[in-house]
Amino acid sequence: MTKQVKISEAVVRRLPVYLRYLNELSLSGVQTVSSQDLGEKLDLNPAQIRKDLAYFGDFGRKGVGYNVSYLIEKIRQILKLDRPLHVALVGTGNLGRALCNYNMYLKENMKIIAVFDADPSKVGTVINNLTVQPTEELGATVAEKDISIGIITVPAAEAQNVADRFVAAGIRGILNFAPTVLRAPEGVRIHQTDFTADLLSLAYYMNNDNEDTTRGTVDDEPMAD
Amino acid sequence: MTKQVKISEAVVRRLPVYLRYLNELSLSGVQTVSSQDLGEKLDLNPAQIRKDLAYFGDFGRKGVGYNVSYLIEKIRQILKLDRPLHVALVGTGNLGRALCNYNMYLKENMKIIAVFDADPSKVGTVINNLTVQPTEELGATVAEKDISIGIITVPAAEAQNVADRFVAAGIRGILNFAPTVLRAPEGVRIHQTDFTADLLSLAYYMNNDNEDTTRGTVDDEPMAD
DNA sequence: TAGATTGTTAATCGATTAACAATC
DNA sequence: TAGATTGTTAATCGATTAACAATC
Repeated sequence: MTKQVKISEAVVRRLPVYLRYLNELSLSGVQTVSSQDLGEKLDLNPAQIRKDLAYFGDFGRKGVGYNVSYLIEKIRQILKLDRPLHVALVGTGNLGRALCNYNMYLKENMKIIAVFDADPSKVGTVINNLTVQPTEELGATVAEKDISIGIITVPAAEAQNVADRFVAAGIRGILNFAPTVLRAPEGVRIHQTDFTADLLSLAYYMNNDNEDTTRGTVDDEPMAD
Repeated sequence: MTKQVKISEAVVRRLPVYLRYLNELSLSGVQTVSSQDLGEKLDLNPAQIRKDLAYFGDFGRKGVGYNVSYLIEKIRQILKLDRPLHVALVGTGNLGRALCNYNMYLKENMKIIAVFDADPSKVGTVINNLTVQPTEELGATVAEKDISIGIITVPAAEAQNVADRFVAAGIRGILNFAPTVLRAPEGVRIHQTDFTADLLSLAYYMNNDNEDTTRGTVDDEPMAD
């Protein structure tokens, strides 16, 4: 029954969304849920949900649905959230501090355990029980504390530099909040959280009487040079 | 030449990424750029870039490439960033304050001009020159100040409630940072910035010796009930 | 048994990429 | 003219959805 199919990024990206809602259901005491229910709540096609889950195993029961706590357990296994995952964060500006104070990860065994900043005036300050370290210590601390994921919340101009440091330190995954495209060698995964792009692209849909904007909407004069 | 083709969300989402890099090029004094150059820098297929841009007009010149400042102008027109866009933000926690202090939007005519919080102890405080207002005033202020985009940075449990208020106030687009799926009627666009999902999905790729995880990786015992 | 819902195949839809004539 | 690069068509690839037999 073990099919060798590559799991697409889109599928993996939906798993945490399922997990989050299942946790809610569990807290409300709901014991069973159908793909229909999930689909309605999460605005997804039920067939897609069944297909996503079926990549990893037969978690449901025909005619019944999915056992909520069993499915939670399985998704946490799939995402490898059933064991501790250490995270480091670089850049203690507003956003960096916001993330340090965010506690969602805790429940999922994911925890920011080291914080860095290049600014000497920030070094030594304390954020949510963590003392800010100088960026120079990044490599040593990552190795020492078995850190596998890095979060980048520095200005765009410094982001690639920090990413390179993370890569050199042997990190396996990077979540980048800086508004710039980062490059890393094979084997290091980069997730881009580009909310400026999310926000600016929203503008496109504003005051759009003709919902389908086409070539006609922009006047194409000959190119100025 | 006006083809009636619907522009996909993926295409629109890439436009701000192009715009950002073009602005960089412009600052460096670069006057012309090819889809090849753009593709290398942004990690995208050159053909895709040419196709994206061609949806909106003939912006390039064969054998030469794209004029940087002309393309900037055109993309800003397409995204409707050539005119002021007023934004309101609800939720002045760490993340909300981080966004208020973020100034990227300014350059693009997009500006947070009103901030709200349900917590009376936050009301009246000042963030980046904006006085925090009680959430009750949201409807009136949105109408009064011609606000078309709303940003939600409240806890998940309150997010839908805030979204409903925004919708009732006549807002056209919402950028949601709360880790929950929001619903809105047709005509109101919701962009989800789910960085907890981005982070948790990153875990999937950690310590993955077999890069393609399949049914085999998770032990499928019979379902417990 | 009758009703419900899964897992999975096949059909559809959409997005990306390759290739190349047009042309600067 | 020769070299470069666009705009666009056709080919490919991948993801979503519909449909349904299996079965609880």
